[in-house]
Amino acid sequence: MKRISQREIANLLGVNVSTVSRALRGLEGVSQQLRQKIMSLAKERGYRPNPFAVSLRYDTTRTIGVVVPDVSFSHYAHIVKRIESEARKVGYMCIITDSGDKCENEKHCIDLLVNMHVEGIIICLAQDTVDFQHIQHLKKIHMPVVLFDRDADIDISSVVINDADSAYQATNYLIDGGARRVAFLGGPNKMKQTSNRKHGYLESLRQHDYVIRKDMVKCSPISYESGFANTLELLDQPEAPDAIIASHGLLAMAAMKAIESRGLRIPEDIAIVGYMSDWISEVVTPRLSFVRQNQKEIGCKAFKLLKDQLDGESCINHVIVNAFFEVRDSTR
Amino acid sequence: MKRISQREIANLLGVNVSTVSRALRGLEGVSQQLRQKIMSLAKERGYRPNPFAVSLRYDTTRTIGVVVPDVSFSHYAHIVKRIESEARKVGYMCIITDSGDKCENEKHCIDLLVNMHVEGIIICLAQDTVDFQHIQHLKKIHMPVVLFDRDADIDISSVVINDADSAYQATNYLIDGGARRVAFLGGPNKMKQTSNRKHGYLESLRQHDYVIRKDMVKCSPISYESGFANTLELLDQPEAPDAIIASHGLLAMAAMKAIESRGLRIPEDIAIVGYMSDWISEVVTPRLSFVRQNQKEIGCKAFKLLKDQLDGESCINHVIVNAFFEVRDSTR
DNA sequence: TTGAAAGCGTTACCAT
DNA sequence: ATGGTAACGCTTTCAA
Repeated sequence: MKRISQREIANLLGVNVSTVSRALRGLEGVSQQLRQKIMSLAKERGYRPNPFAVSLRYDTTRTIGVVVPDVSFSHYAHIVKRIESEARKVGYMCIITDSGDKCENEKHCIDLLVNMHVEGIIICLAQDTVDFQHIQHLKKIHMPVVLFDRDADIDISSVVINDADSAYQATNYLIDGGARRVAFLGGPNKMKQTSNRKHGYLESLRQHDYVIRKDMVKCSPISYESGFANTLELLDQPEAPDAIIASHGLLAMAAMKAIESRGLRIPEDIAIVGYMSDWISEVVTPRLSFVRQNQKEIGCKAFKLLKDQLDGESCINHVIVNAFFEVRDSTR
Repeated sequence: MKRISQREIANLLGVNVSTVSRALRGLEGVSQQLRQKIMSLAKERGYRPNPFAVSLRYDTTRTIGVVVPDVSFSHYAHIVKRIESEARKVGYMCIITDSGDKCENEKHCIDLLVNMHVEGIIICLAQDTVDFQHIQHLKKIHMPVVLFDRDADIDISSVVINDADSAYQATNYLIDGGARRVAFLGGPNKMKQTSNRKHGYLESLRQHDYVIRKDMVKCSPISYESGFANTLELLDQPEAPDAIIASHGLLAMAAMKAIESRGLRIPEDIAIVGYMSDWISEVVTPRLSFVRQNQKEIGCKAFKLLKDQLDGESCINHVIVNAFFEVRDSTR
């Protein structure tokens, strides 16, 4: 009851494999009678083409790879899910890998994928990826690549949100709501995503003639712990902020918990805005005012850009998916 | 600058492929000199064995498949992440597929994986999977299979938590805390997971000599909407429950929101316990008393059971991972 | 309409 | 120590 091959079918029927091959794929040049016999035997024995033989023959695997910092993080999980479903629609399989948000690991993941002969790779860079040689190497070997969520100043197609603008909107809202001291919680300074969001924040401060205070900006590697510690530092200084904008979901959650731990109320004592998945924003209390990112669209677009490259288009595309600031209960 | 094969190396060096093959794998029978030359050329040109050729040769793919109801659901995302990392440790790749919690789709996913010649499959059944022919077919073709989270009464290795017992513990706690009418929110009755958890719940009621009321038990397909609607029904009846046990994360969230929408307080007016990921339990307000499931252990064990089968062990194993009820702020 | 053979990249076996 | 060759499953080209 094991898998049957074309050769076996051919032998069983006393014909040649090439005839079987043609029949199975519905090509011309097989008599109706023979075709019937072949098809029914194939069906009966559950024939499936061996994808490895096919891959070997065509040097095409119909497989793409995805690298994310953390598959279990809601934001990425949703994007990955969409990439997978888009890919499947057009017959591509996905290999999902998790870099643990470490550049070192990211390199391994990419290596693995290249080894597997994936036809293209979609990547969200690790937060400590500051050198892009491994990415550019992919270009050298003509591997189609798309970056998403976190990109870099290199010549590679990418899908990101309007980082600066969304932070600008959020900060405007906080200031217009009466905030006097708005703090910014971000990832590593070298991360383009962080610096873009920070620029939006600073731009808003400038336009409102606010003094820009260094002690209101805390950027460090993204983790719950760092977010918590940084928020406490903010809260414990003489002139504490009355609003915080957290540029990552983990940081937003950590900030809320830190605020709670100091016995402060949101939004009465301090307002907060996060870049957060809508699902979580809704379930926390108070519901978090947040920058809504359309993960489905991000995933969709990322795959589309990759597909374009798979189909032979060679131009670099940078897609901006618009994210909008949405007001909930954590701001006034 | 494209990939180089053994044959090309052989030609470049004027030797035979079989020699190259031996050298590359560190086998005997190649002179030091030649080996050096081969190795350095291979390194220089970035030689990688073609996994498809290898698979074809050995009929072994070093790949396993995973089927989950929803990869973007935190609980599954964490389990999948662990399965993937365990698999990678021993050189296996993972193909993750998403059934959308639909049996129909689950069949497609399995089909796809079989097609890909994965060496084994780890599955969390869809909630509407009541017929297990497609699973048993896998057994027939000698495909190693492990079920997790939701299993079935079929002869297949599985990893689940102590469903009945954990529900029993949770219900006990609610009753001991003074609850008079404890309601149960579950998935489809035909789902073994639901019926097991319900049994634990009923057992506790019985032991406390509580009347078992049918209007306190709402079982229907799992979704946020159904959970919300069912909770409202519970709340709106003359004798509303003063405690709810929700046997799925989605149902727990929906119940909290429904309770909030009726202006009731948790836990003062009504207590609630959920089967929930610890991360979410902590961020909601009030923090949710929940049954803590060790996703890492579930993922680990699931892969281990599969690995045993891959390594030729043929016995069926049913592993129970202990989950414990933990008290937070949603119960008194 | 059907068959034969080469080739994809690798490995195993046998011959030199 | 090295070479030659068949085989894995499939497709393609050419010949019958």
